[in-house]
Amino acid sequence: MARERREIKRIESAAARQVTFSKRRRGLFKKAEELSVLCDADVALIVFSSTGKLSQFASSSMNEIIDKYNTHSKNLGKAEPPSLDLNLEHSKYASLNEQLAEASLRLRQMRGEELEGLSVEELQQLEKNLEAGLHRVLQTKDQQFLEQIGELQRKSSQLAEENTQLRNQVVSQIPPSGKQAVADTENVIAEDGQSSESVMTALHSGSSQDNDDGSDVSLKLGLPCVGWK
Amino acid sequence: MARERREIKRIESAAARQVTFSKRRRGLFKKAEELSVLCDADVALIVFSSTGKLSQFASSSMNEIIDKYNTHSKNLGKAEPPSLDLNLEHSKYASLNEQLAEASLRLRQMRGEELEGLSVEELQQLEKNLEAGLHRVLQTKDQQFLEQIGELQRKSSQLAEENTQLRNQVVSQIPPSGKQAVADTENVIAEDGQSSESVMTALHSGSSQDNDDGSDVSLKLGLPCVGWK
DNA sequence: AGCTATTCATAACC
DNA sequence: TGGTTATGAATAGCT
Repeated sequence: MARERREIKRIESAAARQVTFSKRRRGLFKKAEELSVLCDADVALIVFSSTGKLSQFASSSMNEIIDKYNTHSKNLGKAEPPSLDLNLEHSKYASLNEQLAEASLRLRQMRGEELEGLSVEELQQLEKNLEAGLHRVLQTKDQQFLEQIGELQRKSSQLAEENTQLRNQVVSQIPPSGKQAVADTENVIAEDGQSSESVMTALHSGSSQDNDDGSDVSLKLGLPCVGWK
Repeated sequence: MARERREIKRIESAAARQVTFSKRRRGLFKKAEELSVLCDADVALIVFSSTGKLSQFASSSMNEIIDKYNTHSKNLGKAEPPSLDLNLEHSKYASLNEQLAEASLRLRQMRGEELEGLSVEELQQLEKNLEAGLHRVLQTKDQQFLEQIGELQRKSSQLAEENTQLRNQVVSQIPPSGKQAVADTENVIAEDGQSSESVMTALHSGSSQDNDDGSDVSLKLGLPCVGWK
């Protein structure tokens, strides 16, 4: 809403996140109060920052509103002070169970199970969701591959340069004299081969984002680098 | 914030108050969600309209946030009866909450969200699951279409037979005499066309009980076909 | 409910 | 954290 539109997605920079949090929190609380005043509504707003700090607003009493919320959302029947807590607990439990059952069912349906009761429209919606999810997953995977390739290329260039320097060093230290020189050259070549392998090793364990269980992937990616030197 | 500034004071007109409530409530909830997403904050918003209707938003679980709020409040000095219960509850329902959070995460990930922390292997597994799920969904959808087609064919045959009988009946009742016969034939053809439409109606409602009304319903049946990618 | 003219909130910058 | 400004959003008053 300012110089440039900002995508609604977690702000990675902690500093920027903190600044935005302060500003937007103020705006949010202002809006909450305005709504309560203008429309005579009962509003409760609880905010925990990412660092765990609490801010709150309540048009009346926070506890009162929370009680009212509990009563509304859980108890459509009786509200007895003595058994209220029990009812609430039971209802909470039931609600959680319901939510869990719902989530599980949706998960199973996304895995293609329990589709019997679904209409064609619901199946089409499911299909759409699956395609969208698959698309995003593929994009993310591709991105990770590209990152790994980039990392590999950096390492490779670095080692190639290092290798050139080593080669020059070796050549300059040994006076060129017949068979001796030939042997040295072979030796250099052997070192070169080892360096190529260390490229793969460095890629594998090097990046902080690399997981150890990605070994086979790194190996797959590493294969082309044999031909890169 | 529009045509003219509005003083922040209770709106007297009930109608205007209701309209403003709807609009501003939507805005407030949007802002609340944006804050929670952008700044990784835990936000709970409870709104009771002046007519007592409840609306709520919680970035995670409302109960969880209220529990957290109660804990914070208690630490600031207040001693509340519910807090003990809530603590007990928390330990009681921790497992359920965890399962729900896990299921929700997996659902979001299947929808292609929150993929940041996943390894390439996990992404590949997700991809595999999505493809398998999509495959089963498509199979189920196809099966339903085939069933509908089968149903349609049965109805069609039945009506064709019925039509033949009617045609024979008409021909036998009217003595074959020049122009009269021609008119009768046209009449029979018209009836045939109507029967075809009722076939589609029966298909759409899916049941074995076919109603003769619903000529417009048979039009609707055609629409989904447009969207059948 | 949908449409502007306005005011408001705020992202980027200091 | 607080202030400034250009700009995107929210929304008040109508229809």
